[in-house]
Amino acid sequence: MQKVRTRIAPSPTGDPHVGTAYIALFNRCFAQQHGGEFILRIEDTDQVRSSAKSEQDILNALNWLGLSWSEGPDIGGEFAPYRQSERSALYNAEILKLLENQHAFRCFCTSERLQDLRVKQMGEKSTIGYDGHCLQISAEEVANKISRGEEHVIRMRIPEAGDCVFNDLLRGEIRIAWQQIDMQILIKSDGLPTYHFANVVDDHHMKISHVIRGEEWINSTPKHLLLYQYFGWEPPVYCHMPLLRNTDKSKLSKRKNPTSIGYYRDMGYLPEAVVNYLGMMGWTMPDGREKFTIQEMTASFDLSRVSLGGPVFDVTKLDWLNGKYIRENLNDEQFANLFAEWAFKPEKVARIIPLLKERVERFTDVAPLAAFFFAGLPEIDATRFEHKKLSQEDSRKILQFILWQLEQLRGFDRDDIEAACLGLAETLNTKIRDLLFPLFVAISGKSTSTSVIDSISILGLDITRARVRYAISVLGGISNKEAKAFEKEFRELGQASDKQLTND
RNA sequence: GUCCCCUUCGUCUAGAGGCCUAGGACACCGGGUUUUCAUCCCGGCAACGGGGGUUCGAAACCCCCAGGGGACGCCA
Repeated sequence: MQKVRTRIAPSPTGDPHVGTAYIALFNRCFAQQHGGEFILRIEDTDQVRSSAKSEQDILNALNWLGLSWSEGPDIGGEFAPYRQSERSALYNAEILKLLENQHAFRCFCTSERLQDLRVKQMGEKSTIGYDGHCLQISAEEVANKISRGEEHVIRMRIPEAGDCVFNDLLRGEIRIAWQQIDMQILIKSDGLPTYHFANVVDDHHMKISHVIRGEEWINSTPKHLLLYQYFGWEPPVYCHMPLLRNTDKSKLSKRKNPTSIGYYRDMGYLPEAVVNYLGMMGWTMPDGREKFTIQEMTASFDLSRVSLGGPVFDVTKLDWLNGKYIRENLNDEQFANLFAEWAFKPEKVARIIPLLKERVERFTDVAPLAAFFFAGLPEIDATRFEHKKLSQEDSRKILQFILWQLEQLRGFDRDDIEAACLGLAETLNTKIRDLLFPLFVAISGKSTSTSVIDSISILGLDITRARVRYAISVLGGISNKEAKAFEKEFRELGQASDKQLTND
């Protein structure tokens, strides 16, 4: 039998997501249980959104959780490079085969035309997808357009009739009509491959035997399978895991839950507990044990024990588990070491000291003043936000606007944050002093504290987001109606483009 | 709108036709231990979405419905 090889293929376009860790965990357990390999590949074909920092954060986060891999961009391996941006030559060579066989074609349609088409199809009741417009263009015409340097993409052809039937390891037979499948773009006009193309090409060349991924990919599996068929390659076994959910059952999102692995690290969870908790999402040990290590999970792993209902990521149970780990797994010395390592990172302390020094008269003043740097959520209620000029709604709005503003920052230095706050104060025509007041309370729990801008920079976005959101909820929360109004206003202030706010 | 996936306590889940009066865990409530609190221990509350089949027997198998979720990007 073919050697088992699985992979996690994150896209470095944001914070390291617990969903990534979740899928990585199952891939790793499955591979190791079969004596195979678990590898990491970076899917950075989105030139605009990918960043080196995000890639590094993701690697750090997975390593922190102990989800190590045996091949990857950081350690190399037989099938290097493991970063898609470095594999263009391969994609270029492979797409040529498809073009030659007429399995793919060049498309010169403008995004405006495609947008109109989509709107029209929405209006009718038909399936949304490309209408095959450029399929009509003759070979000479295509050659002409190319010689003229016209911008274009490459799409794959899709059978006009019939069904794609495939087997999912957990769900059994899945049948999707080809008419439902769009003529997927394989190569973008910037010459880089889309996910669908790069993913299939790499999985084949990296000899991936089992693709264990989120349920969100079920509908695009036919495209992937068709590519394997076009190339004459043997496809992998597919297995679609349930999606982690918010409390309201929607797909786990940053808006409704802390999704960044960094958040859990900064909040003082133990990596073993977080991984254990993820292992309990949709899976159970055969003997029903709830506390188990990743090694124990691997040893008893059985993919068929995955249950398919989307598990709600409920921090309450994680809290209980983490407490159990702290009590049962750490002796006093280990606790002391881990705590010190977590709390007193030299670079963090070095930044906090100057802020404290100018405000204390005795060392006994330090702890009360600095406590919020080491705490989770502050103990606050609505009365804490009472202000002569700001109503509760004003405060909610300011906090939400600041949060949106912070989430768009590329850097997180005090100057970046200060600029963002000053800019917002100006566009809102509010004094910076008033604007910052609710932020002081949200972050430090008090209206007087060390510089809130420096503090935010030190605490980081994950913790800041959690506290600002908590403050908003303490202030009564934002209703759907209010949220819409806020978004509209924020956009009109020219603070965000259309997509930025809704993106996760 | 079109298609796909899913459905057991509030939450994570056990359950592979009789062991199910549906089990465990978190949360919650009550009690005990503890100088308080927490921990720890004991107890309690609480679920098979609905309707049809199949079967001697259905939480489990089939069908329909409903509900939830996902996908429909030159994002992944």
